[in-house]
Amino acid sequence: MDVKTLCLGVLSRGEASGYEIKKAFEEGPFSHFHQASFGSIYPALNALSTEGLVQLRAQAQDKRPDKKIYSITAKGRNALIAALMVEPAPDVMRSDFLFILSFAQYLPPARVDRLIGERIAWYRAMLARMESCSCAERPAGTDFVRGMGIAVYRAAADYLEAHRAELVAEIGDVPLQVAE
Amino acid sequence: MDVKTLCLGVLSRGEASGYEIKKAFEEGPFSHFHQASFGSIYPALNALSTEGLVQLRAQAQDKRPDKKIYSITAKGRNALIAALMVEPAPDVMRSDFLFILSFAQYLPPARVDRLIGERIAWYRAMLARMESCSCAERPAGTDFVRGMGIAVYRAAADYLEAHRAELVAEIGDVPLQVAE
DNA sequence: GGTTGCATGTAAATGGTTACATGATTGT
DNA sequence: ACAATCATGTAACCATTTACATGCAACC
Repeated sequence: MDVKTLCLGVLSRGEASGYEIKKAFEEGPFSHFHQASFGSIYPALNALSTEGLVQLRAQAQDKRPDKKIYSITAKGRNALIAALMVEPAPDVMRSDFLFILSFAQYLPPARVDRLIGERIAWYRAMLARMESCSCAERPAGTDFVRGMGIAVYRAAADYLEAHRAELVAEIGDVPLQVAE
Repeated sequence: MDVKTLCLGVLSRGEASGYEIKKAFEEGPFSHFHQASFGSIYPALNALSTEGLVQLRAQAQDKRPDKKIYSITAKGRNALIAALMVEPAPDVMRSDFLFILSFAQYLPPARVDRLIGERIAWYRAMLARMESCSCAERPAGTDFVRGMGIAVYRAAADYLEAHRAELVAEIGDVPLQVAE
């Protein structure tokens, strides 16, 4: 699933600029399972425009570059649906946090405790944001995916809270720590 | 966290060949949060060897390439701990599955139902594997991370099971489906 | 006075995957 | 007979990130 398809997905919900698409991946409903940077979004939008999958309308602005507002075309909608019909590639998860914790025995207990604490705070903040946004007009799929994100993040945060002290105590028993 | 560090992590648990390291990322205790291919592992092991972070011992084999068994050195252990002390990069999650489901409204209900069903089966299979492997001699960190994986996968599978029918019914009501 | 937000875009560097090359053995 | 497992390695290819370039406005 390349950035072009991701952009089409965002635009299928309404017109947007490149900048706004970036935000959809940072804070929006896609943020917890896909991401894209400016360096990939802008070229993707150009390509989509060339292929006729999106239309663009420039909006003049004071003392700023023109805002380029993109909207999906009928051809673009077909391309999106075609991409959605392809078998999804396996999910990819990359977590340095979990890798580091796998070796908690070699680390100062204070560091392990801090890392877990920060992660709990992060999950709780995400949960608050995801739960608050309760706009009525959400399509079934979006709602389903949001619910899944909430369920998973809650499970993660709860687990960390429930087992944090236990882990820190266990490695606290072991000598030979590196100073932090 | 580059492949070199990942290899050091695996080797800190005991000597292994490149082939065995690959398996650790496919089926082992790291499989749910990191992955690496041969094309990155073999060059990484060569580099680690050059830097003196691992040692290698060739084991002759009948009618097969020599098995190169790598083991971590004292210098390698220090390098691993140093890498573990660096602030972890943010977790990355990439899920075409969730992206596709976000647009369930545009898809045939049969496809949505099948995708969810397959995913549930996958989670349940992973859970069975992770729960069965109850070797006693596991360091605290490994156990903690394994427990977290189980908690999260279980939450995901449970959520999918609980909301599958609801989603399929909701999009089933809507007309204008593409034939599968 | 420094950071953040708005707004677009390019180029180099990165780091990795995919595919290829080789080949015996074991299981279906 | 065919696929999978074991076993190592290289090179081309790829997509994306990072850093840079530009610049004003608002906030702290």
